[in-house]
Amino acid sequence: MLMQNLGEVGPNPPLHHTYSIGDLARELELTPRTIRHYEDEGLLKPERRGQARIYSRRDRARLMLICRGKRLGFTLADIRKFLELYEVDGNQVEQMRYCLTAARDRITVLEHQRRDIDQTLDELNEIVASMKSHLTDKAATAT
Amino acid sequence: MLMQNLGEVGPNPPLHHTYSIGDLARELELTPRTIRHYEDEGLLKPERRGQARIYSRRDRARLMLICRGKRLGFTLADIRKFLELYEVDGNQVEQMRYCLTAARDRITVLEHQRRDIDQTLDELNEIVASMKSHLTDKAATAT
DNA sequence: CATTACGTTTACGTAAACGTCAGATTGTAA
DNA sequence: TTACAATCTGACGTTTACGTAAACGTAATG
Repeated sequence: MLMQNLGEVGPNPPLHHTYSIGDLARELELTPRTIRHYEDEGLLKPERRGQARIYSRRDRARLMLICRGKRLGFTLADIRKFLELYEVDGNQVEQMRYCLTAARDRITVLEHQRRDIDQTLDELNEIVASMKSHLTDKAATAT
Repeated sequence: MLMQNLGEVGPNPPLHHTYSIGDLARELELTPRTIRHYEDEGLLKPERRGQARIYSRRDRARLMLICRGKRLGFTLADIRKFLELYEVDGNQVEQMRYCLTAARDRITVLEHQRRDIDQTLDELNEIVASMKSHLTDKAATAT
């Protein structure tokens, strides 16, 4: 329910579309080993046909969330707790209170990261501007 | 020159203020071991009085940049290259061109991170809102 | 002068996140 | 039916970023 907006948006979302581990590896630029590792760590539980893993679109959405978490520098343990926030299905109130706290904690961290990024971007842009002017100076002089 | 705004801003900036490794560890919530490790990796080169490390305000500013890089999920190797961007002193044009490219690459990464964060924040805030309403429902019913 | 607090080097340990094999299996295409 | 590509399960290796312990130096203090 909370995941409804994480699937594909394009036309004709095939109702029972599934993915092999190689499909997802190619699409998300991971190795199959990496995806299996995430499963070892409890971040994914795809179905099986025999031994082979069959990933649903929901699994794929989870995997995309995992990638985002990684890009933001979180550990797999962080991301696992994080993913639980997206799994509030038929939960008890107590667990929801916990999730609420966890979500707010994470928001705090992310907002800090955002400030860090903004500050860094400002500084880098200053450096780039200063370097560009230096370079055009040199070019003008050299010509 | 480019670092001019990274020092302290308060009144009376003591002209030759220095810090011990313990000072910086306390202030930045690192362990001395960690700071020595950054030196091993070539991120810091403090002066010595005998064997003891003496950190200048410039060193402290670098260390704060290192911490920010870590919060943003970069590796120490990344951060080392990154720090070189702040060291454009009497550089050759060729090296500046390289720095320019590096800075732009980093800006791209950071802007991606920013989008990731914004998206995640939106989703988390939705979850929090949804949980809050659920909880107040329950509370109203329970009372 | 012995203690206490801080600093040093050297070196091995460790947790996280995979990489990289080997060897077996399974599904599909010729 | 054979062959090949993709998958599987261990299991050990590797890198990063420190932790931790040993053994020692230095400086202030009661």
